[in-house]
Amino acid sequence: MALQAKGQGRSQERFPEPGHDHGPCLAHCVARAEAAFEARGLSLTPLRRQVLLEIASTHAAIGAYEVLERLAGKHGRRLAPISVYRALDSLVDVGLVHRLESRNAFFACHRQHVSHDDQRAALVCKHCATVVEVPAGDVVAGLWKLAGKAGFLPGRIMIEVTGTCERCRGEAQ
Amino acid sequence: MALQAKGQGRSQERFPEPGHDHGPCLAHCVARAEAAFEARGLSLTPLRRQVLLEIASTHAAIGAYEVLERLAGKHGRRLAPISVYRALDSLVDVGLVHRLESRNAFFACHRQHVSHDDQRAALVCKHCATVVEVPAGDVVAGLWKLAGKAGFLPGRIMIEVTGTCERCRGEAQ
DNA sequence: CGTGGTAATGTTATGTTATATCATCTATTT
DNA sequence: AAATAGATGATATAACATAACATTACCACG
Repeated sequence: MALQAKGQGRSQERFPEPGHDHGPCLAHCVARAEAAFEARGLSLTPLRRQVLLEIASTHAAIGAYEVLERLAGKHGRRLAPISVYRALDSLVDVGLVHRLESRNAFFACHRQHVSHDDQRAALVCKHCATVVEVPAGDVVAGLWKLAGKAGFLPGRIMIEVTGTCERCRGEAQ
Repeated sequence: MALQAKGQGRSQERFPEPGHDHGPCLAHCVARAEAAFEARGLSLTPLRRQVLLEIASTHAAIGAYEVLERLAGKHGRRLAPISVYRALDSLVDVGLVHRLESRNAFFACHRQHVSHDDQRAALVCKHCATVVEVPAGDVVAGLWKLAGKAGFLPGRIMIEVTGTCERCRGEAQ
C-alpha cells in the first residue's frame, strides 16, 4: 500500500496531468498483475506482461492492433493478432484491463476493484482518449432498481461517459 | 398519440411478449420517422424506410450486416455495406435507432426521447438480444455529478446493462 | 520413467464490422 | 443554366476479432 500512499489515492478519480510521473502507475499495475494471476493459478507470462505494459503505459484507451504495432516496433518480431487478443483477454479476465466498448479499445485499470459493490463508470475524453474510472456504487444501485422493475436480472453493467476532460476543455479555448 | 393510448404507454418499459401484436410498434416508429426527418429538412427515403423497418421489426438488436442480409433476401438486389451504414447513421442521427455499443448492433427506439433530461439505460437480454430502454434520469443525474467532481464535461452517456430478461430466466429452468 | 492433463503460444486462415473515395443522380435555389 | 445540398452507387480497403489445429513446457500421478 506504500504506492497508494505515495500518490495513488484519490488522484485516480481525476484526470491525470500529462507530465505526471507515470512510473508508479505502471509499477503498481504490474505488481497487482503478478498477484492477480497467481491468485488464479495462472501466471503473468512475458507476453502478457508486455501487453500490459503497453496498455498501462498511458491513461488512454488503445486498440488491440495499436498494441500489436507498438510491440512490433520494440521487438523485431511481429505477433499474430490472435496472440495479442489472447493476452488482452486474460488481462481483462483478471481485471487488470478493461474494454471500452464504445471505442473497441482497452485501458488499464489503475485501481483494483475491491468488491462486487465497487463498480465504476468510465469517463472518456473524446479528444485525448484518456479514461478515468470513478466509483459509481450509487448509480449502479439505481440501475439494479430500474432493472428490477422491468423484471430484468443484470449481469454486466457498462457505463461509459464520453465528453471532454478539464485539460482538453482548457486547450480548446 | 392515439397509438400510445392503445398500448404504447408504460408497456415499453417491460420486456415485450414474444407473441405481442407488433404492428402498432412498427407503425408508430415509421410515423415518428416521417416527422423526425421532416423536422430536419431531410426525408425518410425508401432506403431509410426499409432499413428502419428491418430494425424495428423486432425488439432485438441486430447488426448492420444482418440488416443487409434481410434486405437482400426480400429484394433480389444486394446493397453495398456502406449504403446500409449510411441509412443507419441517418436513423441514429435523428434518434429513431440507437447503437448498442456492447454488441456493435442497432435497435429501434420505440419511444421518442422527449427532452434532454429524458435519458435511458438499455437493458439487453443476453439470450434473446431483446433491448428495453428504461428512463434513467436520476441515474444520469448521478453520473453528471460524478463527472463534475472529476472536472469532466459529459457529452454522450451510454448505459448498457446486459443480463437475463424475465422470460429467458423462466425458460432456463 | 512415461503418460496424461493443463496452460500458453504459434501458425494459418478467415470472419465480422466499418469507412474512404470518387462518381452519379435529383431537386432546389440563384 | 449554374451552383448547391441531399442521397445513393460502385469499388476498394481498413479495422477489429476469432476459428481451428499444431506445438511446447511444465507438472502431477501411477
